[in-house]
Amino acid sequence: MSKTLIVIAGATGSGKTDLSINIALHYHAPIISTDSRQFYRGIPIGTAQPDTEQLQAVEHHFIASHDLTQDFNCGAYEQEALQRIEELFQKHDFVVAVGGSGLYIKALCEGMDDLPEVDAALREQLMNDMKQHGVDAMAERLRSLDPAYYEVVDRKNPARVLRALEVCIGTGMPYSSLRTGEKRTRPFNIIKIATDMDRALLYERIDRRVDIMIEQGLEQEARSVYHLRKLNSLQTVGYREFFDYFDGTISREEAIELIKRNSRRYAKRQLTWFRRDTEFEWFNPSEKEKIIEYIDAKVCELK
RNA sequence: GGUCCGAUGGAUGAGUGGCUUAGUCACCGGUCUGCAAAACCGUCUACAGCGGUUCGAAUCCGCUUCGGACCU
Repeated sequence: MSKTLIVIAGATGSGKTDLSINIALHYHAPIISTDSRQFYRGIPIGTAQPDTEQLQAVEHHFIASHDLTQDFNCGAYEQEALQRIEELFQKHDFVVAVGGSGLYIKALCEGMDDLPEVDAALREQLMNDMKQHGVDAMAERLRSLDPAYYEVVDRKNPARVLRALEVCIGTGMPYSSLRTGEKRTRPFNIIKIATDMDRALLYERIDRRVDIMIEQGLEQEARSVYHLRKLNSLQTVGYREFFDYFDGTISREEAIELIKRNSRRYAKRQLTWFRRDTEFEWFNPSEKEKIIEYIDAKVCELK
């Protein structure tokens, strides 16, 4: 029998976790997280990691598996996750992948181009340059190194310009010449499910969930990692806002309001991302039976 | 009953006759191959209502409605 990866995506707070447990139990599948924050240790509340009961109900992978100080990215994730999935498929016919990080899901399902690691010092240097000279100047620099990419990049976006520059300089080749954008084929079938619900309801759920996180002790959790605030892993909704509060920049109430707002914004961006991927089939998270029917039908079709 | 002040887009808030889509925030839409819960982009043309003045009014005048303050 062929192996199947059931991908469950959706906006934050849209019911992915509960659904994934149900689906995993139904298919006797382990779960692998595709969430770019849940695999860090020490921040279970703010990242809404599955709770103890859920973790006991189903075998989970990539939950609290990495240290906050670890430099992790979608490329490394692709390698590690792929390997783990292969191992899991030796004992299981199904694996459920849940999470809301679009790029990580893409990396897992379609793969990333093989680009060499960029020297950390170079990256830092470029970031300093960016700070000093601004995006426009850096974009100009990119124009001379990779005119083709210059034409298509979002030149206002420091992150994009920087990445292209670091690859150009790091490899001595134009970034665009190294990007193939090829979709890898995986040795297993992939079925993509996305959860959605009425927008107003989703926002209500998000707001409520933030309140619950506060009750569970998000503030204390944020306090415990405050000294690590510069880490990329903590450039995360729920922590940055509290860090600002600890700094005295904003009030506690403001911090909480901002966490809600930023979570809503994040949810919207996630929806935008998943909408673009037409392989997703959308469901209300409560439609468990319908989802299983869909998966079963899809499995037959793919066999 | 009288006097005065105010009424601008979802919120806030400029703008006192003739390119102001002011700005900000929210909402909404979007971008996306290595920091992605990140980073970035776009849209949202309103001036309480009616009438008048004027070549032209959010901006001036009158009335109406609503809100606030004060007076008797």
